[in-house]
Amino acid sequence: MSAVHYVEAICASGLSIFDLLPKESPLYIPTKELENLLDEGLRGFSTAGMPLRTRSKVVKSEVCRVLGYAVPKSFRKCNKPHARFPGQNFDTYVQASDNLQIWNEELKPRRRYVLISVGEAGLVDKVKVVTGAMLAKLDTTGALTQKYQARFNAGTEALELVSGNDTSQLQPLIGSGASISSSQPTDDPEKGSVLPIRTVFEKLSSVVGTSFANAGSDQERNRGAELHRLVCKALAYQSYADDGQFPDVRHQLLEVKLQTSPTIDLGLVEPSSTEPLDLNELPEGTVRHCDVRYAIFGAAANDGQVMLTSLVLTSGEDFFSRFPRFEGKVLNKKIQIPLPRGFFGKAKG
DNA sequence: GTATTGCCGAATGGAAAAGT
DNA sequence: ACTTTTCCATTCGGCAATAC
Repeated sequence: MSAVHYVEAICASGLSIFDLLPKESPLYIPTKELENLLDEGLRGFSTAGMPLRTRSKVVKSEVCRVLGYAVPKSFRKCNKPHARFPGQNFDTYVQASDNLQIWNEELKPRRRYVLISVGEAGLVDKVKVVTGAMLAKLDTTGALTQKYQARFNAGTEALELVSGNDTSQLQPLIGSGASISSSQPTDDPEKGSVLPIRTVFEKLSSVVGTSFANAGSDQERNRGAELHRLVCKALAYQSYADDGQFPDVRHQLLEVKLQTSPTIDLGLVEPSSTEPLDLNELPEGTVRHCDVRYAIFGAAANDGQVMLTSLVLTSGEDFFSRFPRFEGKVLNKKIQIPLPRGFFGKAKG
């Protein structure tokens, strides 16, 4: 029985991708045939210039056509415990790189994972279909990466100090910041090195209204680094340094965010958390995550420039009173599976 | 023995689709 | 219109392998 037979049968059945198939259904396409159909049907399909989510949707639509299904108005999310294509029990991932990421779900051993490789010109290269059981072998650590998110809105004031005072736990460290000129921004805080939140607010206020060159839409991290540099300068550090650790300006217990979109990505740390911050020099528990100060800069990107338009400064403790936490899943988790070299078989030719 | 490069695991982040 | 989840590229730190 040729693979095309399945497509004709699915088409004739009038079923949608969301309709579950009974056990042993003749419409259920075995994994190998599924791979053949999709590889032949999608190869050469162009996704050039599309944003990621758009690309994903357009490719899913094409998958429907290739398999003989009607293209649904939307591809439902949150339809756990089912796959995105429940009837055929598969998910699709369109990959230009080798980092396969699966959010908020375990690998399901019986589910199929349709992995679609796109090349440099945005054309589909190759489609591989594997089971969750096969992918599980590539997941060597089982580690989950997690992040919190919150909603950003700039508010009405260009300059807004949410927390008038630092948390009481921080008071022993607060001082005039005499050591700033001789310290690195990445050094641990010392007694007396940490400026009061009001002083930080005054010093950072001058940064609002300035702008810098936009490194480009695919260089987001560099934009954040430029703001980080401006912040270090405004706080009178001699140098700019960033070691990627939390918080950004560790010596001031200050986290800096650049917002040109409405989602604040908080990463691993929940600002209101009373977990201790890991510091070398001070006893554990001296500083907690909620004692850290957050400088959230609103910005607009246009004409190749990033213009800083607003600043909100808050303690971690007060963070969620100003920026609502995403309350859906609250904490999002993913596994990341590096696809091995040659996974798509391009190397062999 | 030291410096550089490569690799791997994991984290970070923007922003569009889907949901309400 | 507004909220939340999804999507996946990119980047970083740490370590191993290789070059000097």
